[in-house]
Amino acid sequence: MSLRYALLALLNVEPMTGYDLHKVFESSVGHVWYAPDSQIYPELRKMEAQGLVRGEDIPWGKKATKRRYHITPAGSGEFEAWMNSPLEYSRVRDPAHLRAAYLEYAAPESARAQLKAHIEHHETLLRQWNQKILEIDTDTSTMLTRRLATLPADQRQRSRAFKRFAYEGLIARAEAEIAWANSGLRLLDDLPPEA
Amino acid sequence: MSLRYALLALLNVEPMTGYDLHKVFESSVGHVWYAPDSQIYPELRKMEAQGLVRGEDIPWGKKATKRRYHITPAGSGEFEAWMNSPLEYSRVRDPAHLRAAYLEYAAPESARAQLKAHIEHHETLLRQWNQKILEIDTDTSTMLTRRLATLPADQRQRSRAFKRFAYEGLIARAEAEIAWANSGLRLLDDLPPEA
DNA sequence: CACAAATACCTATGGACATAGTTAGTGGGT
DNA sequence: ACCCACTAACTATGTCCATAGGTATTTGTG
Repeated sequence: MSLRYALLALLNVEPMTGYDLHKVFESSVGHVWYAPDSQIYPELRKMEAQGLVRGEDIPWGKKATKRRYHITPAGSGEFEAWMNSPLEYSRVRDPAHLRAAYLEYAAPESARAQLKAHIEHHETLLRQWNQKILEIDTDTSTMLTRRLATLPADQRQRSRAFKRFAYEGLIARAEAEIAWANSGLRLLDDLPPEA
Repeated sequence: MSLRYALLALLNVEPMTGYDLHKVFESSVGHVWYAPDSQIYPELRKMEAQGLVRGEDIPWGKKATKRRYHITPAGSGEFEAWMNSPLEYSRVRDPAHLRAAYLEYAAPESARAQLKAHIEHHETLLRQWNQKILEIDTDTSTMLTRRLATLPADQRQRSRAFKRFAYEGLIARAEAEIAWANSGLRLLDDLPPEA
């Protein structure tokens, strides 16, 4: 259900085509919410049918057109309503911790490799997110810069602070995952070898 | 895809009916992987068709029977193969951090309420998980006790250590979430009020 | 000008999951 | 004798999402 709101959040900044949105999903928003284009295009049409966005065909080259969507007042309303509604927490479904609980069934070298992969995975995320924080601080993030341009000066700090806040949370989580996996590696070292 | 392996992990300990499994999912495994019974029953039949488990009808009362599934060698093999295969990481999809990134659109009191709800949610989880750790340490977890009974003494420590490890990871994560939400509350306090 | 890469959009299939039911027998209490 | 909670199992619908394609146009590069 969040895809719709992620799209509305982006269209709040400026009108975009499905293709534009899909690209943004691969870079900025994609860090909190991924969506493939095969999901974006139909969702946009559904949202248009419900009056949350309106699309217009704009010329592209000589023969072609592309469809650019902009948010409607109903769409803004829907988005703000969602932003002010309590978050629904879905039940835990966590492959990594499921596996950890049964790590005794894995060969020790395999367990070690998996924990190392866990660390590497989260270190990659960490690098991406730290990069994002840097972009926020130095004003080199395209989407955020555009967003800030639409705001009065006194609200820019606010906007920037929340973006930073979101990424800081992701970073803290990734660091916790890395620390946990490291403690797992230590556990493997300390555990007596299997009989 | 993990549902299948969670089921195999449980059936590795002892044969169970779909109903039993669904109950376990609501207590112990449910903390890492939730599944409704409407998903469990069909999955068991699919697994039986593929030879991973075998079900037998056992009498229950006078007229009724129930179907108890036990794991087959093929099932054990499948489970171990999965345990030794690298974990697949799915792309981030995180409603809480998506919302945090756009918290400027929420009314300040609403934002505050949401952060408090975030803290409460994770504190509830934290309590459950700490309880689980206690059960592991004091041998009062039914599933684990049964599991340990099937193992030679020298492997019990190992089994127990990994269970603990899994829950410690969940706890660390929940604590990180709480710390993050608290920093968000502080941010709201420090931010100048909206114009 | 040819050609590759990028832009733009679309479809189809299948799995996973949420949600909301239904049916029926069992076992214990009153 | 009756009620009710529990046990046991199943079904049906719909959404979300992954995966893997497809088509056509445009734009930049050599």
